[in-house]
Amino acid sequence: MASSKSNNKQTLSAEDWADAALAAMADGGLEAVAVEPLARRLGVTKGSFYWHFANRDAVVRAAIELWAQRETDDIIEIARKVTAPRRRIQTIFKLANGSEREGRLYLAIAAASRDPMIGHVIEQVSRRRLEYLKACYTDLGLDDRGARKWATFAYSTFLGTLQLRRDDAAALSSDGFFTEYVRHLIEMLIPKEIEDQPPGKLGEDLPEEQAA
Amino acid sequence: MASSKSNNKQTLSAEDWADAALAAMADGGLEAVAVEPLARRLGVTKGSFYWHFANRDAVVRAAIELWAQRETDDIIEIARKVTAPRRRIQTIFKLANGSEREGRLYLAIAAASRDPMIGHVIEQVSRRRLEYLKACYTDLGLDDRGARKWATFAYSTFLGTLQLRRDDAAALSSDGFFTEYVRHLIEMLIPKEIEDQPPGKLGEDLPEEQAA
DNA sequence: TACTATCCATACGCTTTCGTATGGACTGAA
DNA sequence: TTCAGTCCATACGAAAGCGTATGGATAGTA
Repeated sequence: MASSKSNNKQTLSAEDWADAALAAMADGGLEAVAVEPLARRLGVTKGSFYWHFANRDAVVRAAIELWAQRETDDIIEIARKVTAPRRRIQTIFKLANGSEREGRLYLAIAAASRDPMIGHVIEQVSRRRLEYLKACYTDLGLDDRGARKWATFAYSTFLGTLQLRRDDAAALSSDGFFTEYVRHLIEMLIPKEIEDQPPGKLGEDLPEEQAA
Repeated sequence: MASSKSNNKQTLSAEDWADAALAAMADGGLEAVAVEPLARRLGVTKGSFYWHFANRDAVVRAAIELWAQRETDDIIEIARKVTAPRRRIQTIFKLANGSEREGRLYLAIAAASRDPMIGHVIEQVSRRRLEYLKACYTDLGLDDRGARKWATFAYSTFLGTLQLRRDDAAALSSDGFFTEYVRHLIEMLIPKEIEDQPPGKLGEDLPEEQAA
C-alpha cells in the first residue's frame, strides 16, 4: 500500500479519492465509483470531491492510472531481481496468483474497457506484461516467435485462473488442489527442451498459498 | 440463433425482451440493461415491458437463464457427437474460441457476478463446463485428480484467451499468430503420455480461424 | 488583527431510471 | 355488436446521481 488509509490528517488529497475509487471498483465495479457514495465512505461531502476533481471521469482516470503505475512497479520490480530466467518466471507466477484484491481489481477495470480511456490503459498494461513475459522466455533460449507463443499462453492461463477463481471459487480452493494446480502450471508453462538450463526438479519449494 | 429478430409479428414476447437484454449486455454490460433504452431499441415503450415483466431484475434473470441454457445446448451438444476423446477435446477448443459475441457475453455476465443471482448462474455454468471437460480427460485415461487438474488448466487457458482477446486484441490477431497459438494450445492442453491412444500427429487439420 | 488560500458543507437544478396508474387500440369469442 | 382479454402508450411520482453556486471554517501570513 502506497498511501495510508484512515490517516489523521484533517484534509484529503486527490490520491485519497483515487484510492477510495479503486477500493470501490474492487468490490463494486466501475459503476460503484459514484461521487456521493465515495464521499460518504470518506466521511465528507461532494464539496470536497469537486474541489479536487473536475468531474467523475477525472477521478476514474486518476484511479486507473494510479493502479497501472502501481501494478507495474510491484510485480515486475520484484521479479527483476531474480536473475535466473527459469526461476524468474516461476516467481512471476507465484506473485501473480497471490493477491486476491489485485485480481478482483483487474477484472473490475478490464470489465469497464468499453470506456476508451480505460480500454487504453488495460491494453497498455497487457502489452507491458506480455512483453516482459516474452523477454523472460527469450532469456530461456526461445526464438522470437516461440517466446511470444509461450508468453501468450502463460498470460492467458494466468488471466483465466483469475477469472475462474472469481466465477467458481470452489473449483480451485478445495483441499490443497490450488497448490497442486499452481505446481502443474509452472511445470506446463515453461518449455522443457531448452538446452541452456538443466531440467532439474524445479518448483518444489512452492509456498502453501490458497485461494482466500 | 434460437429466435428471429425484427420479425413481422406485431406483438413482442418475453423472450424478445430477454434477447434484447442479452444484446445490450453483450455490448454495454449489465448496466446497459435499462428498461427505457431497451424499449427504444425494440420500438415500443415501457408499457410493453411492464406487461411482460414485474421489474428490471426479472428480465435480467430471464436473460441470463436463457443464455445459460443456450450455451449448454450449443457447445456440449455439438461436442458430444465426437466419440474419440482426444478429438473431442480439440473440437471443444475450436468451438470455444469461435464466436466473438459469445465471448463478450460471457465476460459481461461474469463481470456482474456480484449480483448473487448472476453469480449463481455463472458458477453453475463454470461447474458444468469443468465437469464435462474433466470427463473428457477421464476418457483419455487420466485418473480423477489428473483429469481435474488438466480440465482446470485447459478451462483457465480458454477463459484467459477470451479475456486477452478483449483486453489486447492485437496480441492475438496479428499475421496468423492466432492460428499458430490455438494449435499450440491444443498440443499443450492435452497430455501426451497416455497409453490408450497412439501419440500420432494430431491437430494438423485445424480450420483457419482468426479473431474477428 | 485583517487578509488570503485551502478545503469542505449545503442547497439547488438537471437528467436518468425505476415503477405505477390509467387509458386506448386491437383481436377473438359470444 | 358487445365484451373481455391482450398488448402497449402516456403521464406521473420518487429516487439517485451529476455538476454548480455559494458560503463557512480553518490555517498561515502580513
